[in-house]
Amino acid sequence: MAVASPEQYLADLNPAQREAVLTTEGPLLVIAGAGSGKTRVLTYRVAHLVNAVGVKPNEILAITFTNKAAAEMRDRLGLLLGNRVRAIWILTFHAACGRILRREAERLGYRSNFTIYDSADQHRLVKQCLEELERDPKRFTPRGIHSVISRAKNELVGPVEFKERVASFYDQTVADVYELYQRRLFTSNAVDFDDMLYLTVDVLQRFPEARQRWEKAFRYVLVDEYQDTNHAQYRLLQLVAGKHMNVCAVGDPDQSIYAFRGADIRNILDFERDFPGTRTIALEQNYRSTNSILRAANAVIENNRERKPKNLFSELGEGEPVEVLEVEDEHSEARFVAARIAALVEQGYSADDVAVFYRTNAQSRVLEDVLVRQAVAYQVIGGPRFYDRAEIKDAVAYLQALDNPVDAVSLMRIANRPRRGIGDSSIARLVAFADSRGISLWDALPRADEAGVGAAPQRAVKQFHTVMLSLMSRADELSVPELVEEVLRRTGYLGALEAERTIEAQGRVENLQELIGVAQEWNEQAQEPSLSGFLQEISLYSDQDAIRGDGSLVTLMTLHNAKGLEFAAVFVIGVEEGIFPHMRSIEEQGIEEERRLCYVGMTRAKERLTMLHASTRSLWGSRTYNLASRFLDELPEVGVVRERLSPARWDYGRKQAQEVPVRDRPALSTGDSVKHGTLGEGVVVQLEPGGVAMVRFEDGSERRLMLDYAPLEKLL
DNA sequence: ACTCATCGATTTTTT
DNA sequence: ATCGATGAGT
Repeated sequence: MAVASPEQYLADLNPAQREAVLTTEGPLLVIAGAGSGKTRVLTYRVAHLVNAVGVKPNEILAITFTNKAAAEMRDRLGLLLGNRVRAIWILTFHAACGRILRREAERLGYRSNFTIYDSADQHRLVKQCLEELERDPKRFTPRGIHSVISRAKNELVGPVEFKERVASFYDQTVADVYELYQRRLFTSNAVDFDDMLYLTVDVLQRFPEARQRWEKAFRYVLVDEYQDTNHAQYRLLQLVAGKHMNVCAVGDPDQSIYAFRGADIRNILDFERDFPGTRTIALEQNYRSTNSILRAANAVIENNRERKPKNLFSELGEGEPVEVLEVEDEHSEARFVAARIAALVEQGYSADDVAVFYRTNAQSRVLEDVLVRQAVAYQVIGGPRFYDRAEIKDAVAYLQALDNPVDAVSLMRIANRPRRGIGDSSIARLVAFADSRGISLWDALPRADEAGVGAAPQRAVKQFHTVMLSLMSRADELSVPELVEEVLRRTGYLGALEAERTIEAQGRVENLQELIGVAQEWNEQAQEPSLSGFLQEISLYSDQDAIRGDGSLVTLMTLHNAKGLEFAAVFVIGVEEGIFPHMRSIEEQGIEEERRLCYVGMTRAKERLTMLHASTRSLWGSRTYNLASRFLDELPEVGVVRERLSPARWDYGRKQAQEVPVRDRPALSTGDSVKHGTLGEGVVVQLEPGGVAMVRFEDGSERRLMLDYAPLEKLL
């Protein structure tokens, strides 16, 4: 078992880091500049608490924002503490709240097996409430209404208080929807993501016994990325750490980029005021980037007015200058980046060392086309997610309905999936009937006749009800993975997919098999496997890091997704006024956050940083002419080279352009088997105009390929 | 109940 | 340009 001694790990730290680890008592604010070894401080601090201070692992609560960050911290701590990490609460805000709420839900009238609604469920429910209240859907979009409700919850404003504060006609509608929405959640024994925080704060505030239990439980609390906390999270922290006041917040105000989703930068700026007696430590030595890169990033961020001064320094030498390049349009931009990546790889960089960042997802499109054409293997981070796929959501909705039958949103989702002849009108009748009798939708099912459902659908409803009942009775005896299989078979879901006999359906079947695999894995490692437990865990799980292609891939992602990562070589594309900073943020006074986003992007680079802007690009079907971003004007003279690339130099950095030679376009039709030079064998799923084919490969990935360029061979 | 056409919006995202 | 949602038509 690996157990580090204090001498060992303290020697790895610089004086500021060491102080942050050793200051265990009282509130502590660690301002951790980019690349300053923040994760190291956090993990060593926890290890120190356990090893040297003698704190019990289960008295420590370490909070992160993402599951990925939590998993990473757990891994790193495992190296220092061995199996004692298992007892430490290393969780996301939502997972921690989930665990607290499961214990306390009954005080609020919820049962502990509550269902967690994700954003799609929330959206559906808001829409349903709007329809019920008969508001003009043109004026009141579910999306808009929901975002106001969500913001209110993040500010800990409940439906009643919201109603009192209504200041406009629009808000009046929001207030009505909010109230109904919350009532619907409650009767479905369901909570949304925002409720997890809101209700946890609520229960801790209203029930002193609950508060005492939890504030006693956590002697030491640590929060990562504190600059991204919203008001509810801030309040939660106060409640949970209120007794011992051993709160350690780690963050960097310069990397606050989530104000748009409720993060309140004042939380970190006012930490010292909110937690009296705070010790503040700044980590300013950067261990990641060269001085050229750091100087450039510092120069940009210095232009923010609402900011505490800070100066990062590095001992990694001057390095290569930062490049600022102007190109003709988005196509030359993409070609340049592709050519340069190839050149870097020739120089010995691995493709995983390289990343391309952009402000909006739409910008990846052109780049992907070129990368495919030039046979550069890449991965895009932030595409559609496993748990958001329709078939996965259906399967999970089945499980949720079995576990918590009063969950109306899940029930409505699966009622006609696979198609069994229960149409929208039948559902509407059942819902109306349930409402009028004050019973749940589930209890209305056996009374479809009373609800006025037609004869044929009535039989379908009855059969659906019977299947669900029989699955429920099996739910206890079967393990979760077995239950998933049983559900898919008995409901005819799998059968319907198989009957489709299409490539897409086959892909869905594979995804469902993967879900069973996830359930199996979970079943083996869970301490007390139960259906509720499984559901609560996967409701809070996203697979950001789950899909890791083997082989060496260049990474493409938005600047937001880049936070917390590092790459030897970074390209930032589209650094233009209107794109980055984005038009919307210029209009809405969000420049400082955009500048922080720029700072985040730049500080991801270890050795090479290249920022590009195009003189012209097509946007929404028409041509636009953009000036270079103001952020580029803010760069220093020293350590930065600027160049305008003429079209003739697209192949810059390579002896010769190495485009795959154009050859005859293979005559393909949907369903043909093909072989790709690097991606392996696959099947043509769809042909698009312009000589583009969508191909699904053996590993399950789908790619859009240009037939003129892709090294595709038709298999007979 | 399903397909096709039209309209509209279109930053960023985790849980 | 393009995706998604909505509404009309088969």
